[in-house]
Amino acid sequence: MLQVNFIRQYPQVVKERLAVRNYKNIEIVDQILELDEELRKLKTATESMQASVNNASKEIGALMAKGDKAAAESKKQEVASLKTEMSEKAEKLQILEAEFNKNILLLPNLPHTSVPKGVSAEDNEVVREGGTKPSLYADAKPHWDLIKEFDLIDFETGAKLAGSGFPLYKGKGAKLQRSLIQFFLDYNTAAGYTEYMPPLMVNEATAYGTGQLPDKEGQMYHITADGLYLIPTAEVPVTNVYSNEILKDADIPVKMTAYTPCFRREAGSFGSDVRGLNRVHQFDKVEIIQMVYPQDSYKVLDDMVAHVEKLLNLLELPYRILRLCGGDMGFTSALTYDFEVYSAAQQKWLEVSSVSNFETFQTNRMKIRYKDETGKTQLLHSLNGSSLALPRIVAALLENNQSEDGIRLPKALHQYFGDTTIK
RNA sequence: GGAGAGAUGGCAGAGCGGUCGAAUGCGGCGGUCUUGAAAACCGUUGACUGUUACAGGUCCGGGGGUUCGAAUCCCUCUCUCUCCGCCA
Repeated sequence: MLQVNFIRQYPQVVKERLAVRNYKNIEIVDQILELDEELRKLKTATESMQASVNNASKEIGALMAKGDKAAAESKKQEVASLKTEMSEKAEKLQILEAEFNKNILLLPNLPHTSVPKGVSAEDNEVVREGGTKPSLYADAKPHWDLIKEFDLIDFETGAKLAGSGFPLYKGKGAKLQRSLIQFFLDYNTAAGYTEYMPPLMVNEATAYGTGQLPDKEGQMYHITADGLYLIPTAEVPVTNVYSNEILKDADIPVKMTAYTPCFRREAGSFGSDVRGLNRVHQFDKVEIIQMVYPQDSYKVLDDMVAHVEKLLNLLELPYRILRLCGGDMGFTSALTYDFEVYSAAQQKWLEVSSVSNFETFQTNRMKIRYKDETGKTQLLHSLNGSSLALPRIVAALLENNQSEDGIRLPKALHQYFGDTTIK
């Protein structure tokens, strides 16, 4: 959520920055400002009336104590008439407030100045590429064929149990998942991230905190009987750990990591994009999250990008890093770098991580704060990234490393998997 | 699922209709003393909103009500704890 103060002070900047996102509903900024002004006027008026009521009540108390009943009664009359006047204003205030809140929740974050203007994934900037693309033999297989051949995942039975997009991992396929998760977590904790295992369902307030609501209502599984949502990413429960808190300097920066399954309804996808592991309803992901001082956040973003990049190097996968354009960026982000790995048989780039700085957009909703040198309360900046999402990593590992002897695994995984090759 | 108890400032814990943003203790911060530290003593220490500033307003789990006036009374929701049942 944007800070009202900022919108009030720099409405033009807000509009310009939103335009970078290709945001259509720019008029809403002016509506918000009008509402804000009206709201504040009304508030001042009701508050000064409340002040007189409070005063009168005190006087009544004093009069009663003195035993001057008549004077007390006439004061009461006075208060009563003030209160009827106030109740009208209070009602209007409530309506305006609801309207204001609804509107300000609809505004996405302002893109950082380095974000390229653009409307879709076509306009993203390639920052750099790394690793080496393998040269595969002519009849190299896509991962869905390899999965069958080595009996790693049973998609049909998964579909029988839950529906399409719910893979049933088995044998070495299941063990590979476990190996990757453990490798990622070990790598993250070695870099100073504290490991968490959060609830996989969250309530509405938590989903609002990180910005999944109201923006992505339809993309989460909703347990209506209990008012809970299945998490689409560990970001949701883990970032909310510190909601409504003022952190001490000693706790900053906060560095957290968590493995969780992630659940996404992903309505509306079709075709080869959803083949095999390319897009599923339930997948495994290890997330990293930081909460830092505002002045450090872009340096930390670079650190997190470097952290994920090194992980991809350890996995020996060819990758590229994109700076997302305004139109392709998530609702809550100010700057996002996407990581894609090259899956050689499909000859496709697959997104495996998204590392973002949210600045104060999330912390403003969650009220995650610290005290600056002058003792003033300020919002921290929050950041997160995947390190990493598993399915597409598995797809690329299988496709890129297929050979006559089986699937060769990168050295980093050998100790976790207990073997060098999937045979 | 059944029965009961409770939710107050960073923590512990008092207050049960006005003088309560809230006693007291611990913790934190500043100071005196000390070569330094500890102890002791003194002072200070919630958040949000808002004004040029001062004032003002809101907050004692959430929401609603009674009252001139609510942390205190009533209703409701949520959560926590204890006991019973069920259970990995």
